[in-house]
Amino acid sequence: MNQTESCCRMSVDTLLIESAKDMLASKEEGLKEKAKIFALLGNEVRLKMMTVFVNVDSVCVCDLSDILKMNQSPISQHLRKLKDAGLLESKREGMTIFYSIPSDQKEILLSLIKG
Amino acid sequence: MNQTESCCRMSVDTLLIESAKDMLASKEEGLKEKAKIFALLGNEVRLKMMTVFVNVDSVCVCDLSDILKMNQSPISQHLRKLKDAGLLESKREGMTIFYSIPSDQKEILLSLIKG
DNA sequence: TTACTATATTAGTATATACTAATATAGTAT
DNA sequence: ATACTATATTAGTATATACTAATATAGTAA
Repeated sequence: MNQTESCCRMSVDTLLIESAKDMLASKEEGLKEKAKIFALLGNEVRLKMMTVFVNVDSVCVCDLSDILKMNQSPISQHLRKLKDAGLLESKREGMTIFYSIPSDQKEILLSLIKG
Repeated sequence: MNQTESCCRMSVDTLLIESAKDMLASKEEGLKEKAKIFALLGNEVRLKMMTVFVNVDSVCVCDLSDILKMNQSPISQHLRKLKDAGLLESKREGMTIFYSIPSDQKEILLSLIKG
């Protein structure tokens, strides 16, 4: 069966269905982007990371590793994903690399994480 | 290597690290719960579903199937997950089963999805 | 009863995810 | 140069996820 199947209610709610389709279509891009962010925050380790960044501003990799009680490798891998998505940025100071939330993302993340 | 590894900054920021650990520990339960919700909304199909429910109140399975242009089986499977998490509830009317957002979840979901 | 409809569930599979372990990179210090 | 430190990346693996296809359930209607 494919998506052309429809129940008896089809004829009744055609308008509702069409408007829902239109709404989703108009939000397609935004929803894709949001889903990506949600998926990133849907991992407990990453959510903890971002919770730390929301509260502490700038943290280096090894401190995160300590705070989260995890090896450095998975920490770096998670940071990479968050950075690739634009939810984090990094700044080198000598050998140490500090991650933080870019200013343009702070409001969004605060509302998602604090709220 | 295990989590006892630490960088040269350890001694400098012990307080910051400890307070971050404490904060995470105090939020442990809430973060776990939030991560679950984010993970659910992190799937594009489910995010679309919840976006529909936020806007349309009550929708049946086959209408959703139509709106999302997907077979009924994966739709039911996603609905099951959302219902298991308490993000949706269902009500039977004859053969048709309507899903909707429980009133105690509306505010949270609206803030996550609309915002 | 039988046939039909809407939804749910299950089994199987393909892909994605998150880790471990090992190695690479790049800065610092001698 | 060599040795060391902080971080990044890669390969491999185990588990989770999201689908398809098939079947089960439960209400409706004849």
